[in-house]
Amino acid sequence: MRYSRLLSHTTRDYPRSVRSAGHALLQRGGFIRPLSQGLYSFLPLGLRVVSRVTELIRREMLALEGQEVLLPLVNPLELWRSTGRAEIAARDLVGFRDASGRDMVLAPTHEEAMVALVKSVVTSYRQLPVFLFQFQTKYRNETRPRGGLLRTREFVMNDGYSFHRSATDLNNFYPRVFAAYERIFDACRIPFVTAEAAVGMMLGDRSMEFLMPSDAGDDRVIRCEKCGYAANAEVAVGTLSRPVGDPQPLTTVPSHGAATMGELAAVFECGRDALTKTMVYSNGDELVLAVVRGDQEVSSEKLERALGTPGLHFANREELAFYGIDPRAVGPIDLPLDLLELDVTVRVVVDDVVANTPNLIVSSNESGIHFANVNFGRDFESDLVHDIARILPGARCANCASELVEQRVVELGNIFKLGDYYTRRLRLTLSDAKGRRFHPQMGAYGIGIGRLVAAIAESNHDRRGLDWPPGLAPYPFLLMGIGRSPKVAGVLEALHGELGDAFLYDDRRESISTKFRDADLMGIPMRLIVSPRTLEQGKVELLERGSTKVRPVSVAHVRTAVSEMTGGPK
RNA sequence: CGGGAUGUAGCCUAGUGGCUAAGGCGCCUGCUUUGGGAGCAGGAGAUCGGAGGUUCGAAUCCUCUCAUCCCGACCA
Repeated sequence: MRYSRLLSHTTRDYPRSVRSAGHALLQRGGFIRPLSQGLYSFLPLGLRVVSRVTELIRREMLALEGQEVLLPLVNPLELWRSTGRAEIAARDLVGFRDASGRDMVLAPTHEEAMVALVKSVVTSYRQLPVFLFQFQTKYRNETRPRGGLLRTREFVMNDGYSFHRSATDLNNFYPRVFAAYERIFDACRIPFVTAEAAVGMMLGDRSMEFLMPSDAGDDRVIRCEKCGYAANAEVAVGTLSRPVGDPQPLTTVPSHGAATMGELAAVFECGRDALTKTMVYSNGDELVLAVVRGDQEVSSEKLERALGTPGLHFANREELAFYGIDPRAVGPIDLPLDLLELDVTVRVVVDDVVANTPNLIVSSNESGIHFANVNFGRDFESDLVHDIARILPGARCANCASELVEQRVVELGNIFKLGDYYTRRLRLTLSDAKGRRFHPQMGAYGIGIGRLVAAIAESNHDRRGLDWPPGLAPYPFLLMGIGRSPKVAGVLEALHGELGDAFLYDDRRESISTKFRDADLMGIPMRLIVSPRTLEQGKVELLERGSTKVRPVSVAHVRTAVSEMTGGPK
């Protein structure tokens, strides 16, 4: 490829709006361009990297005996209704009405469509297990895309789905995907940790995440550096130190207009850990009052798991107004009668830290009045006591009591054991060897390709530019010449003609320095330099990125040298 | 969805009420030049995000609006 013909050009200045180094280099190097918020175009260089990453992943998927398929981006909304995810994933779903008046959605993920496919093809348990994968666009209605390719609205995902005769079979397959993912991220030279994950809208039983530590990330992981425990901050567990003491008599105290934890701590001259907060959640037909200690936050993930009701969200202003709840004055003691009379289920869930801490301060349901010396069991009760709070950084590991640390991370991949959630709801039913009907056990596995490219860039660059891991650079070689002698030009043209696609041929009349700089920026790992100086001895030079040591190679042997380094001409 | 910031040529920036909107990079033409972002000469490119207003006069002040980025909430 001639550089002069390549749709790309490098820029010296950083784009104004870009923060992270990897993103800036992808843009400066001519790999990607923004189209709109959360939407990026890949230029030829960027697409070549995407192709190489895709090929790397495809090899691993095929090694797991995966079969590649391609499902539609557009799904009937009805399909999503039948698994209950039309509501649960409502915020991610964008749709339209098609020409025949049916409601369609852009798929944010493909479990439903994949089960529908399998249902129409797999008719015997003897066809199981089956592992299908694709590289397909997802669209998620992200409220805040960020960090360039790190979090976009539209992105290509490598998503895999496996179907099994039994949970045992799924349990045997799952670690093999885990190992394949480890190999993929290792090949991308990305430092990563694995952690227990939140399931979010995926539902199902269990999942693991592959996470790259990075300040650019918008997930948080809690880790124990001693025993290796790691979990998404939404689901992490640990132990908090709690005050002890004998229960004191319940009293009411005026709060002088204070309502936030900070204001209350000031008024009552206490720490936030002596307070409680009550958060109101809703899923449309049920209200949940979640009570946690004042210095903690409710984990909606833990709350949903504890109650077994996915799709909970913070009650919004309209809902609060409808139920007559003042979010600045709400608590689990003596719920207002008119709330109890409404035709809605109200459940109170108390975090186990609150349940086991004596003499807390709790808001009443009346503005301006708080209760002091509140003790769970004596002064109020709840429908459920459970761990529903996000863990605090100072907490200790439940396994080894070491201090837990929190780290910002980028989620690169996620693997789920989905059980029969989808196969049951979509009625994928087979008969087993004994004639018993069963719903196959399902696993789902996903890697965001664009995000992976962003993560590679983030983890593999230096002062001068991108430094792609072996095999992932858009071109393995940059061919360049020094001077404009016809002899040099002749050799350049011959090499380019012969080894075409392995080379990006910098045919510009720029100074050699400029060509070096651009090669560094784009991250081309090897330069092949044709100069009058060495051409006299019938040689050209190989120069590795980041090195100053040139390696002379005779022109006749260039083809061999290139083949050695690329595993054959590409 | 809450909070903050920024919009001036393809990119980075200067200009904060007064002459024809300035510079660097990039781009085009010509000459020269090629071992880590060369030089000279010439040139093109901007309804100053948009609309409305204040003013003798607006890139600059006011109102509205659109867009992008950042923090948070939410979430793959």
